[in-house]
Amino acid sequence: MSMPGKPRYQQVKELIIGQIVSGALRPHDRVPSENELVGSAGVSRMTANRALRELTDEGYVERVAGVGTFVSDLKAASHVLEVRNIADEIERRGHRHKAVVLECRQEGAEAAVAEALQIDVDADVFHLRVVHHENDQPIQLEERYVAAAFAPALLQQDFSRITPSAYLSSISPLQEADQVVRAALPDATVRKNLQMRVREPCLLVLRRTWAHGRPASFARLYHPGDRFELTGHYIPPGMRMGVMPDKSELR
Amino acid sequence: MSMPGKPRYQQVKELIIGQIVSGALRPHDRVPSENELVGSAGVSRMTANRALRELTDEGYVERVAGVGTFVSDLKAASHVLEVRNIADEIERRGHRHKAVVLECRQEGAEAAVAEALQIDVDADVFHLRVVHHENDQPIQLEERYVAAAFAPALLQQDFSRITPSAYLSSISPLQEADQVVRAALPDATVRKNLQMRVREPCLLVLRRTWAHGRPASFARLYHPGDRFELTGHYIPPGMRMGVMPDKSELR
DNA sequence: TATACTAACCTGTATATACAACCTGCCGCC
DNA sequence: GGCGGCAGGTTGTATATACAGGTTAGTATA
Repeated sequence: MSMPGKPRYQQVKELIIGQIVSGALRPHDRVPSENELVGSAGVSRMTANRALRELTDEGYVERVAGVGTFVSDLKAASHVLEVRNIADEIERRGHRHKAVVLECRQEGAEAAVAEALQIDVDADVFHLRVVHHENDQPIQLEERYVAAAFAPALLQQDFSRITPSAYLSSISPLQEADQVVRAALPDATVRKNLQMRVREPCLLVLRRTWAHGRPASFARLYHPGDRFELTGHYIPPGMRMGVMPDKSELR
Repeated sequence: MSMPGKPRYQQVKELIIGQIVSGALRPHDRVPSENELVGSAGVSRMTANRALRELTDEGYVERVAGVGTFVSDLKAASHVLEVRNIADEIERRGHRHKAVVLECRQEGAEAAVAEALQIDVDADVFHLRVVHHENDQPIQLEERYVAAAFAPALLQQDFSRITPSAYLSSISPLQEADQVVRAALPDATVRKNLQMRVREPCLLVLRRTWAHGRPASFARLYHPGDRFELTGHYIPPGMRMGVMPDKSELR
């Protein structure tokens, strides 16, 4: 059972990852304990420990001392982005979310979109325009472009019930994302859709998500400056044992 | 040398992280080898190995078999919050940084500042106002308040040579930070100092840094909307082998 | 001088062992 | 039946030891 070149702890990791992605191990299922791996995988307990510990760091499994190791619920992935799903965010504040779909159609990619998605100009893309409301007040205009090849059934979805972001991460796990945050004056259309006062600036987030090593979607997210802010919290990696500050007083 | 509650590998990690963020260890500097840590930190080689290996995973250091362990170079600019020093950021772009100190004095904390720093109203704080330039163009107005007890010698510093942020992390390692990003219209003073066009919005970052479990400083960072943007990048754990997207195309 | 070798040091991995802390379920006692 | 305690399994950490493989510098050799 020795594949030369690959460390044994890595082989154990890939064994378990394989069982997770193939469905043989489902979320909340019990993963073999360290001592069981000593027998079944033929490694020492320390090696099994390292494999399971790294799988924990990478989010595949969760461990409870005295109980065992269990497959993680994979949906935590998108949670780490600075702005998660706007609907979840609103509900987390105990408020009511509503989405109004302005546009949902297929079209040819314009130059800026084609460049962001790394496809040809005029290639097929789905174009979505959705206004998200928090307690009936518009708070985000989402203008999203999705490469048609990536989500063939996208036009059949009801985006007043599921957000585009949630749908996309349901059909393929989010792998990477990059984004840019700017302050800008909205054009007339944006200002009207968000019911913004004149001269009120907006917080503009340009975000691109990646799947399978290729750009999957590109979104422009417009937020009214007087009703929306981005919050963030930073703990240097490796210092995560500290106290959580209460950011409610940041004014 | 045993702090109860914290594992020894974690203590070793924080020892080294502290030396990195405080500047005692600079990029490309050599980090003590595993065997040296056996002597200096009083741990076994396996424990030192775990500490250094995790620091590698977290991006603090790089290791070369047969040679040694060295402080990493480019760790900034991915997470929005990791943009902690505007001067480094500007130099990383190959541009010229200049800082102009508008104000540097001690005063009594006003209500908002006192709340953010968790001190009494009218307690002693240092108040800094610095304009940062990139290639002679103003790009950030930093209005910073520091609890006087935290940095007694602050007024003696020359903040046209070292940024307040760099000075603060030199006297105590930055432990945590939280921030809020907003889009807002600047008042006349801000607009004038940043040489902004009328009606140009600004990107406002409110940031609070923590040290020793207490708020150390509170800053309002104003940026001209047409000259500044925040970038961020997210890769889920375990996907580190993926391709880095080129965010230059995000428009 | 040029080459080959070697010693010393480094990281990377693997194992056996040990102890602590935690949780669960069972068994015996009241 | 109810309760306490204990046994056994599990994770978490720490250590000593061992060997493999990479790099460097200095030395011996041709």
